[in-house]
Amino acid sequence: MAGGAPRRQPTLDEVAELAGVSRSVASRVLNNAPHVSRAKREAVERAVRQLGYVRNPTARALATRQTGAAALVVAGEEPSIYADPFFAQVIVGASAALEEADLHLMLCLAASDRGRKRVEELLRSKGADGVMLMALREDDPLARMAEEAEMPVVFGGRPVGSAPRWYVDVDNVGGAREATEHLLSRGRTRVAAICGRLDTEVGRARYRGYRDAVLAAGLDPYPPQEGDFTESGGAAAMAASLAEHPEVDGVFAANDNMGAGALRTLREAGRLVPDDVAVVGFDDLVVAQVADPPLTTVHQPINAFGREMARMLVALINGQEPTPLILPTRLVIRSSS
Amino acid sequence: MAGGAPRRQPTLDEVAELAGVSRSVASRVLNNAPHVSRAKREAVERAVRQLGYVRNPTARALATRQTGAAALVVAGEEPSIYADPFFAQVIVGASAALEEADLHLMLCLAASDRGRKRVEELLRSKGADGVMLMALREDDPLARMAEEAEMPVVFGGRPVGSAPRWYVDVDNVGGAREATEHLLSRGRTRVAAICGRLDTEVGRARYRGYRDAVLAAGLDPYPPQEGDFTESGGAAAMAASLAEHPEVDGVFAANDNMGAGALRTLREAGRLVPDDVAVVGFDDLVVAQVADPPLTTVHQPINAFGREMARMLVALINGQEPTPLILPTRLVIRSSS
DNA sequence: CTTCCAAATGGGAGCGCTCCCATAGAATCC
DNA sequence: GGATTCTATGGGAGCGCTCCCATTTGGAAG
Repeated sequence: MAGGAPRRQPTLDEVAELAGVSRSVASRVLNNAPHVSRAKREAVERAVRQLGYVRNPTARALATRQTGAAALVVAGEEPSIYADPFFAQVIVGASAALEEADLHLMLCLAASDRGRKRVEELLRSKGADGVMLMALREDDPLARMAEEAEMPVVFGGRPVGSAPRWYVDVDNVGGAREATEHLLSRGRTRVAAICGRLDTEVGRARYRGYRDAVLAAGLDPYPPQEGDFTESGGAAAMAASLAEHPEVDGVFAANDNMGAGALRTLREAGRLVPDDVAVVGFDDLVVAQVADPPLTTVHQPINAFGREMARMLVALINGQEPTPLILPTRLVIRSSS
Repeated sequence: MAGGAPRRQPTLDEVAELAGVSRSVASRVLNNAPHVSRAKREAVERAVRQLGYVRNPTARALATRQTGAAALVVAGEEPSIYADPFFAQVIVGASAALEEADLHLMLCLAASDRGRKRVEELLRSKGADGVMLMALREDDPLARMAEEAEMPVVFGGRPVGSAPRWYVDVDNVGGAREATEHLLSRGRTRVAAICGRLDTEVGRARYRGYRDAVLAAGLDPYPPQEGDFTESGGAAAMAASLAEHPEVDGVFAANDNMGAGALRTLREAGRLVPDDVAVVGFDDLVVAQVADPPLTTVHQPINAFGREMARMLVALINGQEPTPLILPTRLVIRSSS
């Protein structure tokens, strides 16, 4: 947008001409292909420098039928998922891995109808070399479309009720189980669960883990108290839980935001944490650290989640056959339990 | 990637042939251009449906010299900037605005050298129709390269020491001033400042606002106590500040994370908030809400920040001449002051 | 000095689309 | 009724690159 001559970008032909070689040779040099004499290679490199030549990625894409980009589709509709640092960290991880493979990252937030339509078009038009799909809802049509698209697709987290061919997930069940076992090992016997949305696999899996642990201890699990993964949702769920089950002495919250909300409600209700009620969260975000008291939580490797998703996609694009991956979690004990 | 015939995508020629028209007519129909009879238009539409035709965006891009994508470049090197929900919200806002203009979002995290190189290439190869540039450091070469690129460029936040032609920014000075005035109006006279990195414009601007307010009240500003925008950085800065200036009765923290860190340090030091020391943050993130006590802070329209950046870019791409934009902030008073 | 093979080279046909332009027909105007 | 506009249509030349393939070249082998 600077002033100056509106000169066109130099093309490969011009580079070739200046270097006194054919376009083919110039192309080989740029692609680091063999069958080029040292002299001509250097001549081309000189011409490239002299003209300030940069290869036109679009033309290259058309000729090679590869776009050089991978898409990360986030299908969640509720804004809260984006407010969450989780989302950002995944992006960072994926971005780093794609960078290694020299792929660009296209980010598609398929919240609105229009957004979803664009994703569909992307899938069908092969507008990217591959797709990572996250935060799918139950029966999300995007899942089927992705499977049908003749394009590498990696799922981030499993869609509800189905295990796709390629996915990366966090061990939600195991993490929730460990968190709950931790509460039980602290002598708590009346542990309730504040769940995330139960129409997501994450929400279900974490409740399942909680349930498993409680059952294994020979106790009765509480029914899921559904929150929406937000701080206020957690606070409300905690209030409801307290009203119905005042005897509660432990709470497993399916994420840190809700855990923080639970802490707030407990404080307002005059219950001491962890003396009266112990609380455990999930995610290990900043929120957990700054909460009062600092929240015991389940750490998950969010950055690795994004990174591995991207690596799997790259492998797929390169014609390999990676295997699904489930990342481990780790309990981080703080003062809330 | 599903099984089935590995048939090629249908091309526009095939659509035209099936519809019994020329490629030109078919193209006009797809582009909603005039000079097409009703009959042929319908025939083409039918053929499109029958073949499941989707236009190849790469070929289109090559012919039109427009990629259909805009890039959002985040130049920050420290991971903390990404951990912050700020980043995610901006993306969401930008994404929504780009969606309206039917542009795809390419996200470039130019943290590593390699990342920066790719951005440079993107800029020079016109790999996108326009670029939004965020989180530039002092003397970041990316700024110059962007200005030189013959491509629409919008800055998110101003680079240190220069006002680019087109940018969107938050009124950091005004917000910081208001926050500090608020502390002063509460009767605090020894207000210190925990700043962000002073090699960023945000860090400087917020300190400037603080300074203005203190000077206007006829008091002496404290020197900047530099943090790194993280919770622990804030805690450390608070500790340092307390050691050097134990008389402090008010703290302006340049963001919420550092504000939360300051609260932690104060609690550990046995100072009561807000009784002994009042604290104000900046950003209005979840952290501010869950902090104990909840943090008074300066709310900024993060989503709008991203949205307006994208809108400005779209205007630029469409050949218009938008004017720079500075978004207002708003003080949110909670219990920490 | 031939024969043969591999490396080096350049020509040219795409990739799938847009868009300019020439042509033909239909409508409009003195 | 012929000149003048339109609108509709299709042909074809790109957009800038890759890559197959035919040709040339330089030795090594016989």
